[in-house]
Amino acid sequence: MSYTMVTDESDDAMYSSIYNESPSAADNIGSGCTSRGKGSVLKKGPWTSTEDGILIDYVKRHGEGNWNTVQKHTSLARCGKSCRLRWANHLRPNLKKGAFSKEEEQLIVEMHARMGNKWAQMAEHLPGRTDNEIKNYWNTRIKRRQRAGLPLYPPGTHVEDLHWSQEYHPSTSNVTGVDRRRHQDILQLANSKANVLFDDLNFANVLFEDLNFATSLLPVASHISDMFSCNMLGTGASSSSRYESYTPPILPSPKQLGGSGSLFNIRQEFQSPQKNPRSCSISDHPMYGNHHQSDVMIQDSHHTFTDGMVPTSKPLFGAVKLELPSFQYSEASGFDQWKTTTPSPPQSDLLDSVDTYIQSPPPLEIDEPDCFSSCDTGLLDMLLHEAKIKASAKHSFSSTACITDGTQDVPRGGETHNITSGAGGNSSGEIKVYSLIGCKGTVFGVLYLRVPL
DNA sequence: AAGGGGTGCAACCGCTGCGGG
DNA sequence: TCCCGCAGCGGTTGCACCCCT
Repeated sequence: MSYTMVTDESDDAMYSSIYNESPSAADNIGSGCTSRGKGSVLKKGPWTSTEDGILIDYVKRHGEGNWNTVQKHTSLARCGKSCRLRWANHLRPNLKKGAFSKEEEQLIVEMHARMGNKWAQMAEHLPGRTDNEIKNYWNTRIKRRQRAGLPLYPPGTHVEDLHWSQEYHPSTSNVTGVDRRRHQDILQLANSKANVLFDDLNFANVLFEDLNFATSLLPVASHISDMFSCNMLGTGASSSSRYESYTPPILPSPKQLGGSGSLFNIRQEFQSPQKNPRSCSISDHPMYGNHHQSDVMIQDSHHTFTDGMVPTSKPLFGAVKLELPSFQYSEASGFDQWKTTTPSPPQSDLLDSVDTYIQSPPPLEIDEPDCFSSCDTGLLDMLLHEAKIKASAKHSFSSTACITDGTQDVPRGGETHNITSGAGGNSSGEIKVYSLIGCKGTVFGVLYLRVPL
């Protein structure tokens, strides 16, 4: 579907009328464009062809840049921001319009697997395309694939390194630039740890050792927890807008996993109709199991949830909006390097492989209205589910599952406790306790991992 | 045929980084 | 060093059009 938002010439009169007389015109002043040129209010909304012509003429005479002077030198009642956006997205020459080609789509998928939401950087690699276009395309893709219960990345997507974005995007609140830089440093540190982490097939043990490490470096731990709770098996979304927020999958590369393992294979297994994904445990999976038959317990801080969609409790470490981790090169140069060193996908066509992969069974019905929404179809859900089942059966902390109302004073932050199982009396072990921190940096549970002695 | 929800594009908003004064 | 303005970026929203019931 393609249509233009440019109104015809007759609209100009209408708009000028509106903006000069309508009481609601004042509401149309963007807070992001607060300046008022020539004593008139700045216009918002769709551009008219007349305005386009004025802007094009201005750029021809003055060149790009100095967008805030446009309204001074022309009759255009638009703020500089709006002018820049209009020019960059619609008016500048050599813009490619129309649907993305298959090659472009493939490139976007692969770039996103490595860059994350770096739309501007992606646009540099797609001549004629704008960051806005790419962003819209990706959001649409996310929505479509989440609806279909598909992984965001096809199996052939190159995921060669466990990089996630160095960019640490704080929320709009109280994280300073200094904090951000520190978080980036921490991220890099944790990143290196994570690489080590996945090199070891003693997955659970190493994972949680590193989680322990990372927890001490909060909020980095939230990245790792997110990675574990949201990404491993699901699309990892928390909805804050019309589109589900996207969480790039974090997994060791096939190479790091020692072969053919991939996110998608794992996901497929867990979603096989023969096995309820919500009732399997880590140890059920050949990759995660066998090495350590660790029981998992979840302490569910249910008070941190409201309607089951998004944890809304007060974030533990300040209002920190976490950049979603991804297998990303942190810099464009990294992508360049990847692009030059990475062979073409071996499969016939990456996008074809996407389609052929669209065979996952439909999402199972979830009969647990509490705690988690269906959008958080990650491992954490499974763990919680399992823990609840066990908890209802044993009602004891000494059992392998423990659910509380979250008001207890529970250990967190990777503390280790030696606990002897009391129920059966046959399974003593070391209990490792980890905070589970959600996509928004909210602590929503405590995970207990019993490592047999 | 109608209308309500879904979809996709365009534009806005808020924030950050950077450079100049 | 601090402040301010500008450019740019990514997230979010508005809205016209599409499609299904």
